[in-house]
Parts: sequence; structure tokens; C-alpha cells
Amino acid sequence: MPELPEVETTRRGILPHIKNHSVKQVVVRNRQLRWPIPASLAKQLENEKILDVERRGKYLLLITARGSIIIHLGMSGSLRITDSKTPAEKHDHLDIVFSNGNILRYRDPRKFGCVLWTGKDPGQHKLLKKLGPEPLSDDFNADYFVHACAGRKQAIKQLVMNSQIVPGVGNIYANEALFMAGIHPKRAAGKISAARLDKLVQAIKQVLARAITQGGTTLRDFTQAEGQPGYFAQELQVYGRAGQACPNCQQTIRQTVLGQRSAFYCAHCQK
DNA sequence: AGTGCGGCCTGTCCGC
DNA sequence: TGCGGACAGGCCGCAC
Repeated sequence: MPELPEVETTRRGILPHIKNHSVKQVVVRNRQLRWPIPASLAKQLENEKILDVERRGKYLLLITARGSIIIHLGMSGSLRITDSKTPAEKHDHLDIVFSNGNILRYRDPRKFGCVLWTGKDPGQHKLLKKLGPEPLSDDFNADYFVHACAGRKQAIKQLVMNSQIVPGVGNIYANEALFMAGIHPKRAAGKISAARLDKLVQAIKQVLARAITQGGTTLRDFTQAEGQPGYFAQELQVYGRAGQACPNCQQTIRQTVLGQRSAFYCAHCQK
């Protein structure tokens, strides 16, 4: 489900409700996610205060003085702020209950996500250590990206979706950014000019930033921490629009499979 | 080192 | 209505 804008929207939504609040109780209903929720989580969090909520790529980090909770929402995960009057539903695997009565509730029907604990710098955790530079930071720039693409035979879309190159860009925004930059998703990354890669870098930044201001993209079930949908879906140019007219040239948008994922593109506008 | 996939799991939708 | 199959916002870990 969630790509960087949805994760960032979630971060902003939960932050004011849990920052500087202490954990009263941890309720695990099902620890069998992609990796098991550690049995020690409750003990580690007991009476700990959440000092901040950070994001790295698609990972959320709940920072305490003793360590950090690492959360990934996988394909279908979500976090909600709720309270004890709201009963947990089928796929609500974890509650973090705060002393002020707020509950941070983790739901993930497909269980592709994870909730982990690290006592060290979370940036050194195996899952975060190899992530590329944050796409909205200055470290993600044309120089970096041209270097990262040099000599690569892989399709550019697959590199854009590779978290070691640039984290946070999933299938929706990869398709949209390539359309904005006028680059065909199957073009070999190493054979694209620096000027066009620069354009792609700018497109990635632009589409992510715009989606964040719109509260993310709601396709099926994504909602913000308090239940509102995201409004970026209405701005999608190619994703999910196979058979429809390209907004730029009116030719038919095509769909193909690339690296086991759907690619949407306009063969006239993207070369 | 780079590349390509299998697999993890549930829900929904489509065609028959 | 029921059923099988395809597909879905991710990505690790393995084989080559």
C-alpha cells in the first residue's frame, strides 16, 4: 500500500498524538508478520516516552531513550490513532497504548510489514543500513543518480524502485515520475543521458512532494491516521490508467509487466 | 557485483 | 451465487 508520501502522511498524522507520551501497555494479538514482532517489545517499551517519530524511506522510527521501534507497513499496513472504545478488528495485530489513553494501532491484512526493536542507532540496522539517500534531500541529486545509473543494464523503472538507489519510490510514483520525465520505463538505466536523468531526479522529488501535500494516494484502503483519504489519486497521470488517453498526447496508455510489477506508460511521450 | 525471481499473506475483482 | 485465477501500494534472500 504505502509509498513514501503515504508513510510521511502517516508520520505527520501520528506524531502529535504520541510524541512526548509514555507507553502504558503493549498488546500483541499476532506477532507473525514478515518477521515476528519481538517478544521483548513490551518490556522494552514499558513506561518509555516516545521522543520523536522519524521516517527513513518507507520505514517509520519511533524513537525512545532506550532504542527505537522500526515499523514498515509493507503492502497493506496502516497505523491509526484510536482509543479503547474502538474494538480491534480482524487484522489489527498490535496496539501501543499510551498513558493519556491514545492507542497507536497497527493493522496489516497481508502481513508483509514488520514491527521491530533496535537498541542501537536505527540507521545501522540491517534493514536501513543500505538505503540510498532520501529522495527529498539534497543528497539525492543528478550527480549521485547519474553515477548510480552508470553501466547499469537494468530497466530504469527497476532502479527507481530499488531502495538501495533511492528509497521510498514504489510502483505508483515510479510510473508517474517516469511519465513526467518522458522516459520509457524499460529503457536501460545506463543508456540515458545525464540531462534526462536530471529531469527524472526532479520529477521524483516533485511527484513525492506533491503527493505529500495531498495526503498521499488512496486507491483502495489507504487513509490518514485519523481516517481521511489521500487526494493524490485524482492527479495520477498514468498509474492505473491503461487503455485511457494520455493527458499529454491523447494516445492510449499502455500497461506491461516489468520485474513482476505493472508498468504504465505512454509510448508516444516516453522514449 | 549485478540481475532475476520465488515467496511471504489476505482481500478483491473478473470471467465463467 | 460459487469458484478459480489474476492481481494488488513491498522487498528480502537466494541462485546464477
